Amino acid sequence: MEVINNFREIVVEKPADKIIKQIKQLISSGQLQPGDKLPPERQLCEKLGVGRSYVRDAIRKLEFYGIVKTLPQSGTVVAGLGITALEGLITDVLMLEGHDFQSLIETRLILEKQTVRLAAMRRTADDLIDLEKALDAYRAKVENGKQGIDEDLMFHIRIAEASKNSVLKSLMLIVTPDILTHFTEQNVCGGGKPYGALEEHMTILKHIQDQDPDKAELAMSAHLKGISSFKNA
Amino acid sequence: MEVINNFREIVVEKPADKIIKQIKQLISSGQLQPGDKLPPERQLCEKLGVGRSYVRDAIRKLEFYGIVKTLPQSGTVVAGLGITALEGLITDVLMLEGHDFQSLIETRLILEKQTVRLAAMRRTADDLIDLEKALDAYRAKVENGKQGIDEDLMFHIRIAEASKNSVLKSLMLIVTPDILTHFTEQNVCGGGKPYGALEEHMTILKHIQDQDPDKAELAMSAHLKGISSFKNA
DNA sequence: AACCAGTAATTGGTTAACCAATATTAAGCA
DNA sequence: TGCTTAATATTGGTTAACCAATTACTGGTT
Repeated sequence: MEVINNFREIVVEKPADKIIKQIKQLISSGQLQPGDKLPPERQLCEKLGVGRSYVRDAIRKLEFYGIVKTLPQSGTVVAGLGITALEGLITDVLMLEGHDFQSLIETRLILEKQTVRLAAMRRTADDLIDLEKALDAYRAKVENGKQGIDEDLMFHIRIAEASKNSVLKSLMLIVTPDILTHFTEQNVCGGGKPYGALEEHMTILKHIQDQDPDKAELAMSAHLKGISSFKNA
Repeated sequence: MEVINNFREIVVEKPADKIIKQIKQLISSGQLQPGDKLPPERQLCEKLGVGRSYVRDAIRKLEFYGIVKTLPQSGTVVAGLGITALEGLITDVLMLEGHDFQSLIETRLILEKQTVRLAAMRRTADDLIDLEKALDAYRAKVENGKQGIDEDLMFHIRIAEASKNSVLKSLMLIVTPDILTHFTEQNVCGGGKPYGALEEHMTILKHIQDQDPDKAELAMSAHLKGISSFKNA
C-alpha cells in the first residue's frame, strides 16, 4: 500500500452548500414548514455573513430539487413534501454522487431489461429505422477499429425511445453516463470485444423487430453480462 | 369545452435557459468539443447582450448536469460525453418536467417491483425493525382517520433502503414525489382505501421477512394495482 | 367601522465594479 | 539559445449598488 493512498480527496465545501445545509436544517427541524415563506435574501445573507449571490445560489439549487419555489418580487416559499427535501439532501448536496458502482450497474441492468421489453412490445416501424441507423453508426466505428462509445450508448438510448416511456429514458440517461465516468476505459457494453458487442446488438434488434419481449430481455441480459461480472473487480 | 381550456400555460423562458440553449447548440454542432474551453464569461455576456449573472447561472446549471466543469480562475471546459448534454437537454431544460403521467406510473411499478425483490433477498434484522416502525407510523395515522401520505411513502422508502441499492433508492425518490404532485388527492398506494393499503403493506412486509422475492413482488404488484389501473382516467 | 387610494418600504431581479488567483508574456540571465 | 523570473493581462469569485414589481401601511372617505 502506497502512502499516497492514505490521502482523502479534498472536499471543497462551497459556501452555497453550507447555506443549503442550514436551510435544510431549518426545514427538517420543523421551523420551516411547507407553505412558509423563508426569510428574505438580504436578511439571510446578513445573518450568514456572506454575499447575496451565495444565498441566491443556494435557493436556486433548492428550487432545482423542487424543495422551494421562489416568486419574483414576493418571496420564496417552502414547497416540498418534506420527505423529498430531507432524503434528497441526506446524500449530501448532489443526489447522484457518492453512489457505489455496484448499485449503479445493478440498476442499469434492471432499467435496460425492462426498457427493452417495452421496446419490443411497442416499437413502431420508425423506431426500427432509427435503431438500424444507430446500429450502422456503431458498426462503422467498430470496423474502423474505434471503440464507438457514443454510438454504443446511442443504440441503447434509441431502445429507450422505442419503449415510449419518457421517464425510463430519462433515468437511463441519468444512470448510464455515470457508469461511463467510472469506467471510461471500457465501452458501454462489454469488455473490449467490439465485434461481439456488435453481434449482440444485432441480436437484440432482431428480437425487437420480432416483438418478442422475453427473448429481447434475455439477449440484453447476456449483452450486459460482461459489465455485471466486472462488478467484483 | 370551456373557453378557459384553450389557454396554454405561460412558459416564462428565463434568460439562463436561452443561454443554455445557445451553448447546447455550440456543443451539438461540434463547435465545442469535450475538453475545449468555452469563451470567458465576460465575452459571452457581451456577445449575448445580458448580464454576467445570467451567463454564470447558465454555466452553473450545465455544471449541475455534468456537461461542463468550471475551474476557478482558469476557465470552463466541456466535460461531457456529448450525448448526455444533447439528450438530457432535449427534454428542454429540466430533465424531470414534461413527463407523461402514464410513464411515471409505469416506471414506478418497475422500480418498486425490483426494489422489493432485492429487499426481500438482502434485508437485515435492522431493516425489519425500520420497516415495522414505518408501518406502525402509517397505522397510527390511518387509525386516526388521516391519509398518512408521508408515512405511506416512507414505508416504500424503507423498502428501498433494505434493497441496499442506493441508486434505486435515489431513483424512487425522484419518481415517487413526482407522482404525488400530479395525484395529491390520492394517497401513495391506492384509491382511498387506507385500511386495505395497510393490510397490503403488512403482506409485503411479511414476504420480506420470509425472504421470498417472488411473493413480495406479487404483493407489491397487487398493492400498486389501484394506481396503475387509474392511468386511463 | 369598513373600505378604498395613495404612498412608502420591502422583495427578488439585474447590472456593474472590484478582488484574488491564474495564465501569459516579456525581459533578463546563464 | 534556453531557462528563470518578474510584470501584466485575463480569468472566475465576490460584493455592492440599482431597478421594477409587489406588498404593507397610512390616511381619508363613505
